[in-house]
Amino acid sequence: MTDEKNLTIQDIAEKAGVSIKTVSRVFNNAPNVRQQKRDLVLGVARDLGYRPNVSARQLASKRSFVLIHFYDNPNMDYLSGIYDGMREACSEKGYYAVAERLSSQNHSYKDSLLDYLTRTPVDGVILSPPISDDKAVIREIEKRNIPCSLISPGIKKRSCINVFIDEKTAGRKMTEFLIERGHTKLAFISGLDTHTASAQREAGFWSAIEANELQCNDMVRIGGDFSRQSGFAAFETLSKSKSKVTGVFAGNDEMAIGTIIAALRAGMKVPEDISIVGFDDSAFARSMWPPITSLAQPIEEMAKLSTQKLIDWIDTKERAENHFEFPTKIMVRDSCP
Amino acid sequence: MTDEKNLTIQDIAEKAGVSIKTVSRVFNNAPNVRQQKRDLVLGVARDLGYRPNVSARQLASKRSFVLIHFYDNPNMDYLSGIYDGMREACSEKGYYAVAERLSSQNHSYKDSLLDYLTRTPVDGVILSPPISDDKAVIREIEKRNIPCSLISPGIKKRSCINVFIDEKTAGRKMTEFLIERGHTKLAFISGLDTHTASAQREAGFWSAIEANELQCNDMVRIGGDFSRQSGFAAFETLSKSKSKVTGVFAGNDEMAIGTIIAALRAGMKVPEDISIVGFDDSAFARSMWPPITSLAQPIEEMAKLSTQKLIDWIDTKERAENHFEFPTKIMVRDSCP
DNA sequence: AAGCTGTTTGACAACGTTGTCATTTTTCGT
DNA sequence: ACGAAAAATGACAACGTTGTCAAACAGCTT
Repeated sequence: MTDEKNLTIQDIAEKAGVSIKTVSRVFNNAPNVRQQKRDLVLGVARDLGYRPNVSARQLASKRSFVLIHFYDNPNMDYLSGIYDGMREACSEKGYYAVAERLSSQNHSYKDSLLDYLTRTPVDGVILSPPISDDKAVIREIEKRNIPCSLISPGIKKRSCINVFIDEKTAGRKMTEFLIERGHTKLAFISGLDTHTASAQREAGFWSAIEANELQCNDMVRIGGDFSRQSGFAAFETLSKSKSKVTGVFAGNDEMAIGTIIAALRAGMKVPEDISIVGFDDSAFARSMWPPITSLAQPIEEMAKLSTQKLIDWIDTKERAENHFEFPTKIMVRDSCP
Repeated sequence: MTDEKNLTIQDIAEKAGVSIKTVSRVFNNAPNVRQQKRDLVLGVARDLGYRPNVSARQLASKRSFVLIHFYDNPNMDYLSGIYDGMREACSEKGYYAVAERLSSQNHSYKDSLLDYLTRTPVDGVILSPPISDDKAVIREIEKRNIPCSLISPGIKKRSCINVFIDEKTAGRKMTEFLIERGHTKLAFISGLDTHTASAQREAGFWSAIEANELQCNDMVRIGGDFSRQSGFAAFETLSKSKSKVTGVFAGNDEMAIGTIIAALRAGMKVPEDISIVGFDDSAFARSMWPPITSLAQPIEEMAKLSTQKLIDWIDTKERAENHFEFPTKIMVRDSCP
């Protein structure tokens, strides 16, 4: 609306009849300002459409107002979900969201992270898997006293903010979804054993089997590694086994895709002959043919809350609650309708 | 290596025995500094590991050092290619790369762009398709005197930097690739007619047919709209036609994917019974089964050059050469090996 | 009412750079 | 070799905030 030339604190101070320092205090939520003045200043600022000058703030306060998300995950869908959530939270509070890729392929990636931190002033860090599991990295960040948020960490850290889903419950929910649809002979394709979340999903699988009093002997457990290839291989294993599996729970979408392709090549119809569900709700899964029923986590909201809590921590210099669990949702599609 | 506490221009100036203003000039590539002093200052700065303070620069110069990429393209692959190229060029010159999505669905997206530009100081703008074709948007950016780079614009603008590939030559190259592999009865699946690039690709197709003295009557031209569905439909049309097409050139990867799925469902083998090539080299195409032969453009390099030229323009305040054409490459995969 | 708190407020100097403009040095034409 | 013009350099004041610290004020207790 009213976008005049650039206003300064000075302008607000004059109009409100207070000192510039008081205005500054109001905008920083600093203590020791009478509520009455606070409201007055806020009112004037709103009327005039004042926006603080970030560079000046940075220069004077030696804060950067930059939060950085370190990732090493080729899944663009997941990343952009995180970025969007981060950005939303940041723009509310006048912070900047930056994303930086660290390739864990590169064995010195820890060094490049530390390099980055010393080179560029950063007020807070967000880590996503698999980096959120790297203790050495987390320790270095702690050492520098930089507030840190972990997204879906394998092990929750007291010293960080943790946002996550309950992987075991999610695995169980997915399994029960298959059972409800009449499948009694199931297969579980696991991910890498080193991946905590995968093990938890599997635990959920078995707990559903037990709770529904199905025969463990009717189940097939196939070891995969999250790759499409391993989903492919899993189907081979499956077709050689004597047990007549009708429902497959793949530990992630890539393996589900591999399994479906293998099934189609073998002349089977999905879902008529065999139903397959995945995990992650990836873009590939959505546009696969047939589209894959998959488990979705509210990654954008998770990133947003994680960022908000991180900013609170930075601004107030104290961390309150730091464990936040989010609900999951099954996206029902044609691969298991 | 030597990461002492934060250095200032002052430190460099003292060590080099010059005034701070001279150091400032060196770092801004300003004229009127003797080469000898320039080298001296640069040397000292390198030895000490000096890095200019961005906030102070912004505050004093009233520049933001921010370049913004406005996009509206759901193709994450393409976007991250642009972002990576942009970032590389930016970090070399101390600029910041920001990406902002404008949904052209939203009919007031032009307003939100302008809102953004007035709200946030921006030194330069990069537009990618389809926004790089929006004349009204470009005009508004010009009006504000903000330097602007267009990636693959339908029509090159004198007032902007343009980076692009030769769509017609690319279309021709792809067609000749099919012809070289012995296909004489071809189909071309076009994109939307409103999309300039698509028409150019088709022109390339026909020019290859002509140059190789093939019968136009043996060719099938099917109208598509870039969607997977329309690739699907294209195959239906194809199987009804009497002409025995063995090579299909889809105007983009999505339509190629649709065509392949339809062919597989009809019991045909790809590439044995029918060969299919796409355009874009998307991640989907790469991981389709079979992987799709597709035309790749060096999008990362294009974005990088586009950004470098934009920065030159901003820094020197004059735009030199402004048309940059890039070569393309056929990524040969199983759908037409 | 004076004295003692603790809270609220403001004056003024940072913060690290660039813009302006005056001054010094170099270059060039004669 | 001289002056005039051009090029190179530097002193100092911005830029819009926040940090520091001292002053003013309010709420107590005596």
